[in-house]
Amino acid sequence: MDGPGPDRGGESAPEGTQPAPGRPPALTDVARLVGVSHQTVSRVVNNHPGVRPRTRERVLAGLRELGYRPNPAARALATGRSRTLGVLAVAGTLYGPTSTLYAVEQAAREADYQVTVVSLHSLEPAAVRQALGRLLAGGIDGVVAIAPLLDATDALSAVAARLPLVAVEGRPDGDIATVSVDQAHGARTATEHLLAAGHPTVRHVAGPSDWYEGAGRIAGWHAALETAGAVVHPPLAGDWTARAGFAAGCRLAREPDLTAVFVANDQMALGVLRALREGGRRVPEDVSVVGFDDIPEAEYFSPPLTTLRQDFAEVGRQSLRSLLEQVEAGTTSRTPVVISPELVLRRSTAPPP
Amino acid sequence: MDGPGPDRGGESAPEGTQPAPGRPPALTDVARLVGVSHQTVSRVVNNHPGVRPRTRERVLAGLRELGYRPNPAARALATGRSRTLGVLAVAGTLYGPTSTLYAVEQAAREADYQVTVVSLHSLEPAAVRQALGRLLAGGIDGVVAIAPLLDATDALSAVAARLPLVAVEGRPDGDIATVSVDQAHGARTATEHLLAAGHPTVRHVAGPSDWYEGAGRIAGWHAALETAGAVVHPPLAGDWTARAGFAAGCRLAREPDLTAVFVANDQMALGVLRALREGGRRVPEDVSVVGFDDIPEAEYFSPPLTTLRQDFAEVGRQSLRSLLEQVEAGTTSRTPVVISPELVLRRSTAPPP
DNA sequence: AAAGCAAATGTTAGCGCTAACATTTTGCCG
DNA sequence: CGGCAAAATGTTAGCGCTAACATTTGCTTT
Repeated sequence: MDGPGPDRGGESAPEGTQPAPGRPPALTDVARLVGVSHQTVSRVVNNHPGVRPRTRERVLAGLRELGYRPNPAARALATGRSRTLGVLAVAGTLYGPTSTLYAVEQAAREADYQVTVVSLHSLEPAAVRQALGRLLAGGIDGVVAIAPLLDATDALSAVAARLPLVAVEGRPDGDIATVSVDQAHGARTATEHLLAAGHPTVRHVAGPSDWYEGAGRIAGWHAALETAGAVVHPPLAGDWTARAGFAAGCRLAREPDLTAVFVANDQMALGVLRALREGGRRVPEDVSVVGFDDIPEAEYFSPPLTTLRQDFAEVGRQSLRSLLEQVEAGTTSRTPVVISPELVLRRSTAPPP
Repeated sequence: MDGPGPDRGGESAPEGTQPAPGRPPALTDVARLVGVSHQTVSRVVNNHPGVRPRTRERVLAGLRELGYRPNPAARALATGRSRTLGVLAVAGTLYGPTSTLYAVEQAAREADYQVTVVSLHSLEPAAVRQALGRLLAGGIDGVVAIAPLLDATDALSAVAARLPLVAVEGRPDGDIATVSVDQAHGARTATEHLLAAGHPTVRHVAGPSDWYEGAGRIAGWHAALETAGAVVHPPLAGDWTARAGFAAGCRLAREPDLTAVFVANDQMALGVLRALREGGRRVPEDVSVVGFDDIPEAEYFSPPLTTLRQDFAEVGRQSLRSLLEQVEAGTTSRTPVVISPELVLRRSTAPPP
């Protein structure tokens, strides 16, 4: 037989225009119908110049009549480009990675690229490497890695050597292009906001320190305290979940001189809020709390949470811009893009009692 | 010139084994290196039988030496299959759709399929149609549509006529394969739980009624009340957001005889919780609240939320199973798969005061 | 009106792979 | 140890498309 695909209807027609074989129409089918060469049809489909308007019209009619759709595999094979980008995403319901994923997809769509997603259910280096391998095997033009792990950098560099790649929320130094939010700046803003309200010092419920965001927020918080000459208590380690926030909050609730907490993300802040309430500490009268992310629910916590908003849509857009620059121009401009978060004041912060 | 791709290094080598041309190795390169035909190499790569162990070994060595990776575009062109599935997903941070997306991706990965995502930022029928069009143009073997809109059914049917398709959370009747959670059953369970605790009736903060889930939860709640002969107040309309929940909660907080609320999802329940507290109603002492979804944060609401857990991982797995059945076997078993949610008891419900 | 030229269109080859069929080995039997 | 089937391998063609080059057409110029 001649290749695959649905069986074509009985090839009985004598010679002329076949009556629609049982497979999707190809360029040649349109060409035959219109009476031009398949190349001319290709030119029309791809908007190439040098087709007479009259011809173009006839071809367009044929295209429409047959319901022609270009075969992406054939295109990719002929051009060496698939117009498909890969996104490496951390699975789960963390606000940041999810929002970034959709933002990237939207930006890609606008640039007429498809997006194939590989999600990461574990952050083991081996799992990251395997996921990147899948991407590499996928016939992709470039990769957006939403890989907030600090030590994923090596694996990413290896991929970046073979393929355009942008790391979102990766360490901005190194030899790969990155787009990230200025975590330290945000954390400093949060801490300074609390110090300015009169709190003697600020405690920190941290994210995992092997995440770029976690480390950056710790650093910013620490720097702000140092600058102000405030006491630096060791941060409480968390893992971004409300559960961890609750656990940390329970410990904090036992400390009598506690007046202000900077929590590394909003989901943990929810847990902290409940722990403080159950520990008999009112927010914000007794203790002030600041989160990070501005998830849509933060405004409806009890009390509404003061937090730092990150513009993930912008992160997505910038990532794509940077990636397509590499894909299309071949340039390798690895200027790190940094986006600043914005403090959103709500009711969870007040001067100390 | 002969096609595209990165420029091959200077073609100066006399005749023998070329010194790695500047493009990724293809089957023929391995074949030449090993001294067999490209077809034999293909057989080894695809684990076809009928290759002598000795030959297979030599080919495998060549494959490894050259770092061969199959070209998916060429494969797709030759076989008519891309081993890529499309997922239509509602963008945003709703727990259900996001969890389902990742679950589908994981299941697809296990079946050795790639997943390309098209996200929906608007639920206008036109937007849905356009998104499906993109999918159709993407050279995909099948579609998982996480499209909870009731009136998307027509657009889906149109696609299903050309391509294997599974609708997740779509109306289980109709001519397309669906996988869904038994929303009405869950809602009935929630309502009955409250009635059994002694509440005379239960109010409902609903999701959008043009969503399958929204409608199903309204129906189940309604049925339970009718069965029990309880008063049926009109449901309060919401849009799944905490903001809408808060608004509804504010109205409910003004009703003196309110003792129990069934909220159509956890995020809205968060808003209801805050509204009730601000309205001076204690939960669960004065008013009981039940949510739906069991998002990871629900356990850390104040108070921890009684809710219905949906097994999205199972939904993802079943969707993929059903889809691959269509893709691979060609069967079109459109038996709707229904998964039951499970009541998770926490501290937001109690007998009426 | 013939020549010349640019614009429009056609022809050919090849992207890397798989399927089908053709050919060569092998092992094994009488 | 020739011969023969089965196993192993090779050859050919074609998937649908684009790029490069070849040819034709339509138009201007003198």
